[in-house]
Amino acid sequence: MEYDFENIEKKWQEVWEEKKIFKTKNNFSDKKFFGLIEFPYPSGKGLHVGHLRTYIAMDVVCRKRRMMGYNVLYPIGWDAFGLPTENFAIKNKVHPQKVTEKNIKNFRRQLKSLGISFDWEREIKTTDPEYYRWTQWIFLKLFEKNLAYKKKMSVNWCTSCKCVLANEEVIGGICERCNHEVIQKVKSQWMLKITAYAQRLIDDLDKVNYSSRIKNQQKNWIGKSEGVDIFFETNTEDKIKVYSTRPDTLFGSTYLVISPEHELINTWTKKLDNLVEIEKYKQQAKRKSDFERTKLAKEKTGVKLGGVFAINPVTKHKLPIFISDYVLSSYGTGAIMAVPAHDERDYEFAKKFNLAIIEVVSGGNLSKQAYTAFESGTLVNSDFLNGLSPKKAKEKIILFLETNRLGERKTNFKLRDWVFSRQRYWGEPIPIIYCNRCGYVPVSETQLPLELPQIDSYEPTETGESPLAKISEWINVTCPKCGAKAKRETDTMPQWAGSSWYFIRYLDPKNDEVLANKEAINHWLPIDWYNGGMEHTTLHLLYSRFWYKFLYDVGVVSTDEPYKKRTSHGVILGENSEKMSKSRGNTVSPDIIVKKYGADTLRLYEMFIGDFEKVVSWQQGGITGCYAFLKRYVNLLNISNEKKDLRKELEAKFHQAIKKVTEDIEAMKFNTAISTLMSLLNEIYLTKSVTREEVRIFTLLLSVFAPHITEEIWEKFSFSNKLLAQETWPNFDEEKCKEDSFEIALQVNGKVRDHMVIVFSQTKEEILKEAKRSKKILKEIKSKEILKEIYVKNKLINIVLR
RNA sequence: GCUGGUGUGGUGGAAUAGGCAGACACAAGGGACUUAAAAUCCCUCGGUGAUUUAACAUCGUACCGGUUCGAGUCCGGUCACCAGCACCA
Repeated sequence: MEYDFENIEKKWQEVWEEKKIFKTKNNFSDKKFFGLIEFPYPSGKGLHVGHLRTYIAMDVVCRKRRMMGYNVLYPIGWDAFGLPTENFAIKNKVHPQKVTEKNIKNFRRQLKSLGISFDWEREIKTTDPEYYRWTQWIFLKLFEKNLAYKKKMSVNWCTSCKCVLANEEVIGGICERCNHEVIQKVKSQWMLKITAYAQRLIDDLDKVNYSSRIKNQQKNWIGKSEGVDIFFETNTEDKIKVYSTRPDTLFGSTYLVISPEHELINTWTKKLDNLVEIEKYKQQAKRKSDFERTKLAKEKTGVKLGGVFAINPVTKHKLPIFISDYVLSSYGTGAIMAVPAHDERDYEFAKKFNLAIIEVVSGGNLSKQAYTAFESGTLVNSDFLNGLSPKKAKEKIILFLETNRLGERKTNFKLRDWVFSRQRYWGEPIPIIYCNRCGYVPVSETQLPLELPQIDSYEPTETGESPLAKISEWINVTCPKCGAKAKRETDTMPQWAGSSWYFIRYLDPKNDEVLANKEAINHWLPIDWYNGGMEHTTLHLLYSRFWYKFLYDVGVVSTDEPYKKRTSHGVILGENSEKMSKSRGNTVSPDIIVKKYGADTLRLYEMFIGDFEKVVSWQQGGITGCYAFLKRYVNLLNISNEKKDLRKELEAKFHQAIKKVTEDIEAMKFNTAISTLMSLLNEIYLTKSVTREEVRIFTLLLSVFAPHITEEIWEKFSFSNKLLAQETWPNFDEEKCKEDSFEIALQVNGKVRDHMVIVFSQTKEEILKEAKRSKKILKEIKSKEILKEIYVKNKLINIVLR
């Protein structure tokens, strides 16, 4: 038989579709498996081979689970709101809706050409009003529980997108999406109080099976730290509250620093004798973008506040107060006690401004650098703390501060609340109405979905207002509460909104009464296995865990973590080992590979290319090996004999292969699962023939990787009238994995000198006796004294000589 | 700087739990078949040095040291690279 992949693949894709073979059963009693991949953003560029890794891997897992008797849910949808589509639409003067439809069509075609076993009847898209109705509904619930609030604040503003960004979307002062500079701008924004969930988002990581890489990144991002707020008296009636994780060094605090935005500066305008200088510094700090602050402004700057000072609560020394932009207004209290001897930044600042450096933890060399160790050193110059370790001193001073009402324990997080509004057209409208009398009033649930108005011009505005602000007939409404004239919120939600709960909609995508039927929710959630990219660890993964926990709190879902298990695939780089992107010109389209070698070869290669969790470079040459393997598999037709059973000489090999493939797929070691199948095929070819049972088992194992050609062979051999997805995954017998005889290594002093074939039943004594007859071993031991004889079962013996 | 991870042939990568390093492929070289090419099949393929009626010795998993009968794997140190965070007090 020729390997006519083009017709074979077309034929079976049609059969699967017609027989609805991958449709998830609406049956809540079977054992279930919910496999999830991150639903794609349908860009105009189409999919490249790097995108496919996750879909194929989860497809392999899901196909196997189906054969193991699970009712499998493997859904797909489109995360379709977003800036690239909107920008493309503006540039080409088409409606984003049309662009989206076109892109989805292309994505759908590409995914279907690969034979991924999605249940296409549950397809969803976030831009569908019947979908975003529920995104808006969740927002209203958040608003109702005071977890959505509007706040005038300094936000990240992308100069190119003309839009606000969340902290998570700013990478090193640069817009994550367009790589343009991000500046700070004061705007009134909708915020979600994700910080209220910070502790739970850390704690509950213990309940889930994520790789340590993911857990660590999430923990780092949330950034919990435990310390104490300390009150410093001043020569005014105001106290300064500082936050410190090292109160043990309080005796070494020689000055205070507050952030340029600190409100005490406004309170003190009359007392400050160098206000002009201070104001000038404040203006400078304000103009600096995040980019400048992080990349250029490592040199410490600041201004001493003239006319005011603080008192160190334990030494009673007068401490000067500075403003400096190395203290952030958004973290802690926006003020610090500087301990130059034991903090690098304070040290640098103190050196520059010639401030006192007092050692309070011995062990360092202060003429060179600050001594920041917490695990070692001893307290000195610290009165009642002298002689203690920093750890013990910390406990003691906190107790002292608390008893004397000079401070209180405090936990802080680096995580900030989620900036939730965007000044763009192509997103979910925020269902809030502003009334001069009643304030922010929610749109009634019965009015949802609040649809995006159809307009012709949706360019972002220079003023930073949403394009929706221009449509007076849309924004001018009456207040739902009092009936007075009122205005709609014109900002839209960020792209992360729709993807924060999408997996719940898959359970019941057509329901028009609730976001999903409760029975379905209870049956299918949590998700059994979610695979996606590392780049979403601090964005999508954190946001969706937050929303899920919220939905748990309001009784929509019955568990408090959405993903039982989360894994990440390594990125596939282009052949030049750079990230695949159109601008670099190194993308590889699946369409070309499918046309030349077929989907099965592409699928196989994607899984064979390397360690699933590691970054790999695409290598066009590597495909031919997988293609050749499939052709050799097809060729089994030509060497098959009519004998039925597994042949004795291959029995152990087959059982070992079943075991290995079964276990490797669960561990995501797809590459070694495939190499096992390659080896097994090589073994079969050595015998120059194959039995029906051997073809049957081999086909079942291979079918999850290469579903089309295996279906064809299955039919050619007429093993059954069922399709492979309806068949049973083969079992292995641990006993039958063992071979009757095998080779072990003979070592002398740990070096391999010879090999020997033994029979399974032989004892250590028998083996040793025989080993010592080996010429090469005899040569080594000669007349030397044997100290020890080690036998590692079925592996080796080692004779240790003096 | 901090946190996490990685380092194995010309290349991608294997190597349960400390037990024969280099599975499985790619590339390369040689051969068979062919008018030729493609396809297919067979052989070689870490370095060095022997041997060629014999298939042996020796080194080798970033580097230095340690534990062990035995280390790619464990421990200590060094270097390099990747990812995330980055003035978070």
